[in-house]
Amino acid sequence: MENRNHSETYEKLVLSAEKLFAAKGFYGTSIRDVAQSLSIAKSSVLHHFPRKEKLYAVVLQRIADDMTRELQSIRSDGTDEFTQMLSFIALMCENTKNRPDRDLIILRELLDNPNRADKARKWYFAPYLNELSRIVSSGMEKGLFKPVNPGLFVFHLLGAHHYFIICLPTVRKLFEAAVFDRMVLDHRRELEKMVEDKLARPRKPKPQK
Amino acid sequence: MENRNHSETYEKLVLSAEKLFAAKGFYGTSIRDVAQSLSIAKSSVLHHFPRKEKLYAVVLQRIADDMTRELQSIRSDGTDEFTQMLSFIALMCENTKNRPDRDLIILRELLDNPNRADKARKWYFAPYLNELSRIVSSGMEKGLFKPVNPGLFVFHLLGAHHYFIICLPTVRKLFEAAVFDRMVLDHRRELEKMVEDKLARPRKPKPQK
DNA sequence: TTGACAGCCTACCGATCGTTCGGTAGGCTG
DNA sequence: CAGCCTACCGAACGATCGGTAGGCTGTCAA
Repeated sequence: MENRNHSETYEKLVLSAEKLFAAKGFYGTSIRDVAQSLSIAKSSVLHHFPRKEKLYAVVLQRIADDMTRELQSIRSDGTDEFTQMLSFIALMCENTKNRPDRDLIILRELLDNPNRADKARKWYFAPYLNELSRIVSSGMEKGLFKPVNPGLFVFHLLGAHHYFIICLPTVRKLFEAAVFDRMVLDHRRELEKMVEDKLARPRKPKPQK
Repeated sequence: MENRNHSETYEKLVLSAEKLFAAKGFYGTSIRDVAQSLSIAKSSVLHHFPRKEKLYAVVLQRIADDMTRELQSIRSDGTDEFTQMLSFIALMCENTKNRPDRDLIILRELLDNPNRADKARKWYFAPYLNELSRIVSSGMEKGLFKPVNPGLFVFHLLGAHHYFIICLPTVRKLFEAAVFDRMVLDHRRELEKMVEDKLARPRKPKPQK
């Protein structure tokens, strides 16, 4: 369904466009830029993607699909929900390290999406948020988690991570190197603690009020 | 120093540009758009702001100044640091309600700033982050707060808020109205709890291990 | 052998971009 | 009245935008 074997150039275009859209956004990236990054003619880009919007859509769709797939594989790995949440944090941090552009694009899309009312836009990351919320809901239903608002918790967790990541390049200039390094190291532990504090029940489930 | 009495049009331009930059970003907003929003000629905009970059800079500077000033007034209001953190959350939520555009611009600037290396960019919000971190540091030094990484805590707090706010328009479409309303209501309480759980020491400082 | 098609190209289009320029209207100052 | 100022305007600049038209080349099935 998804994996019709596209040409090599097609694949390169998607990857290169991902970088460019991440760096300068939809409006700030021109088809010319994308073409130049692969040293091909502009109209060759338009051969593969009839409109700029279409290229952007494919980039988004691919990111959302990858992320959702990874999350589904965690959710069906047989472990308990608490472990799954920790796996998710590990996955998220790993993805940030390997594909930093993707975090930027997601944030940009969050900002731009509401304003593209002209052409009815779809929200590519809904399945991803759904999967993630479901882990929390499931953990609550089993009594493994404290009662929280699942959607809200997910947003706060994602927010804490994404925001920090996006601030990194700027923060680097504001703090001394040692302080900066320490912040990066502490970051993941802090996310894990957020899951622990907010979700995990005390070790011995005493039926206290 | 700051308040040279600018013309009425100048002030209107800054306000209107704030809205437009928030909605479509720096690249997505044209000088024509700004001019049209006030029904004046494009060249009139350029009379007040010789370059587009300059207009953008004034918008940013004004936001940063306002926010820093408000924060300073909290920091010098004589209350303890815990109360100050709660005042800050109240202020932040109030500002989001009154000037939602500003949250969007800050996020956009975080995304765009690292990529504007061409013209040496300054970071307008450094004083703001500094003020906020200082409240946390001060609380820690007095033994009022648990030991945390002040910068990191501040980022996680701001991240949880801003991210949620920016997701709101999109989230509205994903959840039922009742669930959505509940999330908005819970949001501020959740931020306050974040301060309480992460910073506040237990009421009776028993020297437990 | 032929023809369809994918892939890529050059050349070009109208629209819009940020910016410059010359000029006008009106308000102060001397 | 001259001289100078701010505020504003329309016209036009060169550059770049997204997108179109049409031609060349190679592959591969009929």
